[in-house]
Amino acid sequence: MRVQSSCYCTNLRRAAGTLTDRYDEALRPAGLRAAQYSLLAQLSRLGSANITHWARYAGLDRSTMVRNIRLLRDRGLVEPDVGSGKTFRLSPEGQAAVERAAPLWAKAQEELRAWLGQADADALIRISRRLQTLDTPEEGGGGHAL
Amino acid sequence: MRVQSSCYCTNLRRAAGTLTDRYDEALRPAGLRAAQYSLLAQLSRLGSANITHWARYAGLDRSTMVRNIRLLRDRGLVEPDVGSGKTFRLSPEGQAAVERAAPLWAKAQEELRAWLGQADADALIRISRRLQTLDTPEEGGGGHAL
DNA sequence: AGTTACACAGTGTATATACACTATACCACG
DNA sequence: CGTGGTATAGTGTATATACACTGTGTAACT
Repeated sequence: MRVQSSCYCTNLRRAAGTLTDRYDEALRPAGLRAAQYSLLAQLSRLGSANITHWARYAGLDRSTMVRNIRLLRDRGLVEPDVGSGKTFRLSPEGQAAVERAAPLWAKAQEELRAWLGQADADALIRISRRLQTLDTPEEGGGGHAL
Repeated sequence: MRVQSSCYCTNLRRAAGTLTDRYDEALRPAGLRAAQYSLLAQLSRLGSANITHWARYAGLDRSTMVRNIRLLRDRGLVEPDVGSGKTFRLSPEGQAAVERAAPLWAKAQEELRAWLGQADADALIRISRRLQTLDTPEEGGGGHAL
């Protein structure tokens, strides 16, 4: 029997793990994990980006992004831009994977919204976004954080 | 500039990462990460537990728990029970670490509650707990999940 | 030309996590 | 006694994440 923790951090970590598993499962037919789809969708929006910018965009450490990109490159989903060896874009395969995954993602989103209810779904987004500003006091968090 | 994702999963994952970093920092003087403190506090409540029960209690995969326990054992924070080689308990060092960490954790909790406000803090716990039931339809989630 | 500063890429090492699989051990039933 | 089933522990392999550090290249200033 799972314990009911009163810790904000533990509860959020567990919830994130559970939701990640759910999205991983939803995206499995497209051959992508939730984190990978998120990265590819970001690159699709960016068009092309170097590691530093992409990492900032994703809210990840640069070293994490280096390794994430390596996996995506090894699978042929992203490729270096021809002109600059330092920026990346979606490969045709990556583009195809994003297109396969997009409706699966949308379905997972809708099912989760239905399960949570609109109010909790909205609160989830709102509070998650607030929490993301905890470590970036300069952008939108109000400066002094705690 | 960090993008504003509309994905429930991505937002929750980022929020969990940010909050984990915050708690890791708060607990650093005690020499524990957030995940480790969570596990030790659980074991403290359980008194003694085998891997399977502890993993269920923590909402983690058993294999994850095997590796988490190895780290805690290597640091001398938990030890096998004398009678049964299969159950673990806090070592005196583990007990001391939990006692060092507890007030740091409480301070982080209070600071976060103050920063979020009581309403959002309550919503965070409530919604996180609901989400944790997504993958365990038999306990409290309502059976059919989505 | 030299050096200093900065931006960017990359590596070493560690933690945290899961799925698929293997190993062990005990127990019950024929 | 053997065999098969359940419970438990553990390993192999992979992903995702961060911090601390190293490498590289360019531009700017003296």
